[in-house]
Order: sequence, then C-alpha cells, then structure tokens
Amino acid sequence: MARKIGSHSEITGPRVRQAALTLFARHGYAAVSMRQIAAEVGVQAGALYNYTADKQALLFDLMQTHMKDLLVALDACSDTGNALRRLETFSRFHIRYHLDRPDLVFIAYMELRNLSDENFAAVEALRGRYEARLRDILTQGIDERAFSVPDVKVASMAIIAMLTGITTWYREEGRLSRAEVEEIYWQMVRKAVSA
Amino acid sequence: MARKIGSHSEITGPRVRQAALTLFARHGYAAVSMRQIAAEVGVQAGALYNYTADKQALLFDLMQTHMKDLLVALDACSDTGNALRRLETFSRFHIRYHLDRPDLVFIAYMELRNLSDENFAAVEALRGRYEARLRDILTQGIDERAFSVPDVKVASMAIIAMLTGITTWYREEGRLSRAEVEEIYWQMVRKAVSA
DNA sequence: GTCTATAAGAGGATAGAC
DNA sequence: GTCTATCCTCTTATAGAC
Repeated sequence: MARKIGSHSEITGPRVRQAALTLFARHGYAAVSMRQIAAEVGVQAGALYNYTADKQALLFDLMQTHMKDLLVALDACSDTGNALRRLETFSRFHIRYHLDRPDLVFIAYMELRNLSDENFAAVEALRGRYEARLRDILTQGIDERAFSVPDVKVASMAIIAMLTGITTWYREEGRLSRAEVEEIYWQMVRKAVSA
Repeated sequence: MARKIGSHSEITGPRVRQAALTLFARHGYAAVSMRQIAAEVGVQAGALYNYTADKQALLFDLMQTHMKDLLVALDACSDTGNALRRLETFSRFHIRYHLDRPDLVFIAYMELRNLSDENFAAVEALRGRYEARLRDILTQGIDERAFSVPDVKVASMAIIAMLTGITTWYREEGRLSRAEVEEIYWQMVRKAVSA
C-alpha cells in the first residue's frame, strides 16, 4: 500500500520527537520501542527512520536541544545587578522553565546513562555550562559579603538539585500555584546561602 | 551437564540480588537482561528462577527492602530533643546512609516507574512514612519558633531532594570527605529553615 | 514519505536432564 | 540447584513496492 494521504516531512518530524519525548518520559528510554513511538505518531515503525538515524539519535537530539535551549533562555533573562538579585532571577527562571517542560527535564536527568559515551560528553558539557552560571553568581555574592557559602561548587549542585526536584512532585491541578511554589523555593534558596 | 560443584542456595540468592543491584544501578532496570544478571553471578539464566519469581520481583525486593531498612535505621538513631537537634540528626543520618548505599538509593529514586502498579503503591507508602518523619520535625520547629517554613510538605521534599542529590555527584576519591560534605549540607539545611 | 515484509537477533521464562 | 535447550515474543533496523 502507498502512503495514506500525502507527504508530511515538515509535520511528521516534530511529531516523532514529541511522541518520543512523551513516551521516554513516561516509561524510560530503554523500555520504549520504536514500534510504540510509531504507533503514537500514527505511522509504521519503518517510517521513523526518515527522521532519525536510530533510536539513540532520537534521545540525543531531545537532550541536546533541551540543554541548548535552556542556556539560551537563561542568558536571555539574566541581569547584571547584585548577586542577591541575580540569584533570585536565576532561581525563578529555573523553576518556571522546568515546570513548563516537565518531560524534557525528566529525561535530561534520568536518561544520561542511556546516552552513548560521545553523546553523554556533549550533553554533560552543556550541563556544566549551566551550572557555571550559578557558580558565578554565588562567587559574586561571596565577594559582596552577601552570601556565606562553604563551597561554591557543592552549593550550586545542592541548589539545582533542590529546585529541579520540584518537577518530581508538582502537579498542575495540585494544592499550590506555580507562583506559590516559586516563592517558597526562592525563600529557601535565599536563606540557604545567606551570610 | 550437572551442577558445577554443589548446591548453593544460601549463597547464590544474595549474589543474585547483588548482581541485579549493581547492574540495575549502572544501566537501568529495563536495559538489563536476565542473561546479564546470570553472567554476573556466574550461572545460567534459568538458574535465576530458583531465587526470584521473575525480573519484576527482583526489582521490587531490592526497593522494598531498602525502604524498610531505611526506616528502621532512621528510627534507631532518632532522638527526642528540640527540633534543631532532631533536624541535624535527620540530615546527617540521611547523608551518611545514602552515601553508604549509592546503588540502592539510585535505584529507589530512578526505577519507581518500572514497578508494577501494586508494587509501586507499596514502595510509595514506605517513602511517605520516611518523609513524614521529616515533616514532624519541621512542624515541631515551627511550634518552637525555631524554624520559619512557608509550607511543611514542600520544605520536606525540598530538603530530601537536596540531600539525596549528593549521591549523583559524590565520589569516594573526590576533593571532599564525607564529613566535609555532611557539614556543608547540614549548614545549608539549617539556614534554609531558620526563623 | 510511507507502506509491507523481513532479516537477524535478544528478550523473559520454562522443561527436563542430571 | 544448576545445567542445556528451547519456546515464543518482541526488538532494531533495512529492503523494496508504491
């Protein structure tokens, strides 16, 4: 049999990535088959290979694109005031950005070990650049005598772990609004690094 | 061919669980085959079924045992002083216990979605009981006017996420000793909830 | 660009010999 | 209790028709 209706190169590609994203987030990369992804898109398994070299490339594309977008978005909203102000901007940005993309965030943190060595290195480098932005802020805060942080590297990882953890429990229909969650976490971060 | 040497019922069982633990932690439940586990133990795949009903039971046993042991260990070291003292005990216990069992912790946080519905509910209930211990401490601290926490439930999850995050980066041969890490994180927790 | 069909192999789990 | 052998299903990926 021929194609169903016509060609869909511009539309099927994004739908493949979207289906992979949803399924990887829900069941995990290793537990999802190419057939499941194809079924979600509404095509046969073979057709997927017009859009990705293989399953690994699908995962890598999702993670790399996410990390690059994250860095661009952070730089677009970063300001240049004092460290406390910059930390607040970073914290609120991180929470909002991650709550808006729970599936991407989940994959980016959970599927690192399913990347090939080469792909892992590329994603890890991008993660390092993101963390470095926070380390810069903490270092500035120490210079300004505004923060008291025993170890900048450890503190940056602790803060990111705390903030990212929100995505493991936050539900849109839950008790708290995004704004309330943002406020609660920002206050905890602020106090945790305070002098 | 018959058995290699003799019967090993008392020794092979633990070795099967240990092999599953190591491999699940390194590659993920879904990515590990029963054949790989058998190879790690040094038996053929069929022999594993003398020790586990199936692959799912192997995962559930690891996670449930871990959560039960965690609760018992926590209760064994908990004290009854003021909230600040109790929070310090909890924080230091959590860090030590988790650094001593990185593979179990990793699995307990990463493989929840690979549990069957029934098994997930059982493990989740145990996790809830652990979190409740921390919520009790935070509530006491608010009553004592020692803590200022906008939301006890959120704060307990934030603290646990921050502390558990240590296992994703800590390396025995790294720059910081366990005692140093423990101290850094305890100070951050203390300040984060301070009045 | 998508289909059907299939290659080539790995997966979980079981049967029966020893 | 462990082995070998095997069943049956599912897997990724490719080939060729349309």
